[in-house]
Amino acid sequence: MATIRDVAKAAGVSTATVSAVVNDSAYVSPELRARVEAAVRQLNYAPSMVARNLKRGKSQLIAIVVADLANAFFSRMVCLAEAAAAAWGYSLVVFNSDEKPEAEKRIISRIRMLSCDGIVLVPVGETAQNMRDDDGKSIPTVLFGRIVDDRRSDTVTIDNVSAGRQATNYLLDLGHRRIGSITGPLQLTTGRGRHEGMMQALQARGVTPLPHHIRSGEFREGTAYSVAREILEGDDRPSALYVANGVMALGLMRALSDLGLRCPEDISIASTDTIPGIGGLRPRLTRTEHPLSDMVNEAFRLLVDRISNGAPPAPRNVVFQPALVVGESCAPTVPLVVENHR
Amino acid sequence: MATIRDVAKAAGVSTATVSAVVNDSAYVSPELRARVEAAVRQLNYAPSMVARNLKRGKSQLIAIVVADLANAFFSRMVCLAEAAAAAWGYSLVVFNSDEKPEAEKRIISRIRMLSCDGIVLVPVGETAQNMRDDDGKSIPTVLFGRIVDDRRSDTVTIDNVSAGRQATNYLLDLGHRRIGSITGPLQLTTGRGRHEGMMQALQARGVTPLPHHIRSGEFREGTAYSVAREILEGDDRPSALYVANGVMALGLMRALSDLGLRCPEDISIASTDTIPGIGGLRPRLTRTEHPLSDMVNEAFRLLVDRISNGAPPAPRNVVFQPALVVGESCAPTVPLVVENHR
DNA sequence: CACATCCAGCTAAACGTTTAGCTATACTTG
DNA sequence: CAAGTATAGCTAAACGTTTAGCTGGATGTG
Repeated sequence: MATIRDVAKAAGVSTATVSAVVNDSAYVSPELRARVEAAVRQLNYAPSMVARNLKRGKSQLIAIVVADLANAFFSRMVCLAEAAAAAWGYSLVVFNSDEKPEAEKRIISRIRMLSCDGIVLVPVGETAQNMRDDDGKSIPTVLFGRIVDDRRSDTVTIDNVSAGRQATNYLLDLGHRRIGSITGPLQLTTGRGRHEGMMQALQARGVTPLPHHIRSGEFREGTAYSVAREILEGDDRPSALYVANGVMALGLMRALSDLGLRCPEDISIASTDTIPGIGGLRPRLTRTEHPLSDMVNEAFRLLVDRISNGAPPAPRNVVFQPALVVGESCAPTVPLVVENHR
Repeated sequence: MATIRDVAKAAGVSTATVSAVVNDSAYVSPELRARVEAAVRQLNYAPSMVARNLKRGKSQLIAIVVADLANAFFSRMVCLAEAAAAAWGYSLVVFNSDEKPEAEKRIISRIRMLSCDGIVLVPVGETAQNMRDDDGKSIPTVLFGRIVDDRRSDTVTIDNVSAGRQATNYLLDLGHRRIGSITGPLQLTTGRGRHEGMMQALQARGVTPLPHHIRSGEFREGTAYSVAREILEGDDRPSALYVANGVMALGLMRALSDLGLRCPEDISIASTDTIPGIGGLRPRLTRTEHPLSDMVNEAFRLLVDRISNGAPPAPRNVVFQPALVVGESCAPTVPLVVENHR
């Protein structure tokens, strides 16, 4: 591939003149400019971003590290992130830590070597402090969806407590009192927050859940499937379940299907998030949803601001509110009626 | 961030000695090696892949360009690609051409500037020839899923004709004779191949489809929704539909739902591919499926071979066979019986 | 005409790494 | 002891771009 020296030679000018024309960064006379442009076309020249990066210290790369790329939530996040990165003039390098803190460490190290300009990170576990350079200057970073003990990066999250509370309140409003839960991992702020929201809603109505109706596990379809079978195959099945994410909801659905249980006839289901695009399939999940598009766009706005202007005086923590979307996966309970003997 | 010069100065050696230790590329005495390693740890040194790339001409980046990242098929492909890239020691840069040839051109140009080592490309339209450098040497590339008139790159595809034929034969075997289709874009080898397979299956049984039962459109949920309503709201509705991809199947399902039609009671549906993970939702689609994991791994095997060893004597074209997966979205027709008047 | 001012275009260093080729020292051999 | 051989470690150029600072020529002024 042609370099700037080849173009300079072909046009009979210096490399500085070619750079000035290609980048439009200094006055170049019309005659010289025309010669340079002709040479650029003739040689099909494109500047090397590698060399440019070495000189300028800007890679035009943003890294995104998601927790589980097989999870449709995160793949939709990547889709939105690609569009946002492109809109800001960046390319997106995608990493999947697969919920493993050790993998996250290796990925962060790789990102430093790649000299990415910024990172959007879904933190795994509690360890996101290895991004600091030796001189204390870290790669501009925005944490997404989950919060860890890192007081330097901006964060974009959802009010997980509200997400859990709204979904649970919906079930309570329908008359459910024996409500179980598949909580997601409680060491994550997302899992913990949604669980806390559910517990707050129950306590506010004076409802005490049965401990064996509440199970936790990773945000994975297979995990939810197993855990759901344990809950559902018990002697006293709950009348409703709150599920902490969309992929777990699918696992729960598969368990219902395999056990011959109908939703919502035999059990009501509410979740936080669902899988996009499956509105035509039955049953449509009742759920609290992330405004994911707004969240991703905000994350990129904060990140690009950090890349351009450096760290703000104090880290920013933007919290979005979930929205309840009513589908058809919940039915009212028929309350037990104690007959009056006359 | 510390550079190799900082480490050299701290260790009291040359940069060549530091490079030899870090890369383990030449003998260094134990005493010097220990000093270098101590300095590396003390300064938290990580080599710059930008500078390394400029010198060596290897970026350790592979670009993947998908046609529609919002399509779950392509997002699953990206997920598998990230794992394959990581396994081969590469990072993955993700681009979405969104079915737009002009966007594809810009992306390819960007990939050249980034000096990615290789590309996995889902070509859009018929234009994938702008990857050649001026000296005729192109970035190692594997085309995925679709074939364009590019006789230089390897390709990994599915037998689309077989995919269409198998799904249609399944419907014919159930007694369906009024079979419609939502074909996908016919200028793509994928859309065209699946349509041809369907037509072959019908012709082999002496069945002539009604032209207004066959509609084409982009591989998008919204497109399929609109087109499906046109077919289904007509006076003589088909008894079955073959849909050319999983996302269109979801659009069709949504149209059925909105029109109050039950599947398979009112109409049977077969598709090529579905959305992963939704097996618990009703109805489970009967479909011909891509062995996507095998395909992605093969694509990366071919690409890494090209990166390492240069172009093979002749481009390779690996064709995978689809598999029919029977769900519950198809029912037998009750054949019309002409009563004998005695 | 001599001197001052302006500026288009050029030269060459730098970004951080790798590595070809050099050199001083150690060791071997006759 | 002199000559030959081996090699650890070093020097410095190169990868492709950007840009600070220089310079020769054009223009203006007294």
